[in-house]
Amino acid sequence: MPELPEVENMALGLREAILKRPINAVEVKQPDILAGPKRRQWRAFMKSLPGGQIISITRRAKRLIAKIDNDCCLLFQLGMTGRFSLGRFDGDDCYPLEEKLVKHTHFTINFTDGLQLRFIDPRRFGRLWLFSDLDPANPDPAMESAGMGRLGPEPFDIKPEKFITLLNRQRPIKSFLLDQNRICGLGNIYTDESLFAAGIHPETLCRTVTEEKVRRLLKHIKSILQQAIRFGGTTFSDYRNPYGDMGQFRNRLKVYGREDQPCKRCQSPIQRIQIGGRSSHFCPLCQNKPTA
DNA sequence: ATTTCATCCTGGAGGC
DNA sequence: TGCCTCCAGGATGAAA
Repeated sequence: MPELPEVENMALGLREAILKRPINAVEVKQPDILAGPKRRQWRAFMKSLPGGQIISITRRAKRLIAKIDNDCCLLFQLGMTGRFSLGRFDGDDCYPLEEKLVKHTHFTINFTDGLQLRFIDPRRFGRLWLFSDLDPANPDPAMESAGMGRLGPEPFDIKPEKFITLLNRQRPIKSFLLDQNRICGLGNIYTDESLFAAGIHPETLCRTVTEEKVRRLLKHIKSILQQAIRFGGTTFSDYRNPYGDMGQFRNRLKVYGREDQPCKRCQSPIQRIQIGGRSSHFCPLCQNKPTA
């Protein structure tokens, strides 16, 4: 469920808390989350870590990248339920973690002053990659295996003309928007919300959407993501920021998770259907069913 | 080349 | 209360 706005908020929170703080050690509690390079590279990495520090934290798509001053990067792929929690390994937790989450803490970074960053992921769809960051012109193959090269553009970087070109395909627009290799960052919540805002039925085939509506859709995608970032993201069940706070965008959702409830614009009941194996929430009146 | 689909995983919900 | 089944969805890799 972490989509672009949630990951952006995680990055924000982590930047405030852990940048430039000397690292004591990292602990891997659940090795299955480690992806990418071989075990011995991980071992070497962990050996080189004490005394190092994180020098930048950035977001790409729904992934978070922590750059460390030993020329390595950690790439967190959060999957469904991956998140971070700040605390202290010396007891006296500042942001106490629910007891049931303790066993889902798979990776921690302990800082010399006692602060601890925990990576938590009950459903374990999340992955942690390691790659070296020596030469930008010659990227680490581990980045490729993490699928970074295939990712589509960031929504905020897309120009309307580009978006029109991208949409020239025979495929339901819902599936297109979820496809991270076409446009990245959107998940089930924000695709449904964007399509509602633009008045487009999720089953509409991309290339049948009028140019005017494509432009409108792009504007709504950007503004909804922006608003969701401002409100701290959406918490449905699992998402929390690193301090344990819920996102506040949930009560501004118009369609996602509102099956059978009245449309906020026209009062007709919101419907839910499956498209490409994913549920899609929409208003049957505000989002006209495509003719075909 | 492009798109669809099963798969991974756990907790929570609903049925009986 | 307990047991069972089903469902949620991000990303992947195989199949169509």
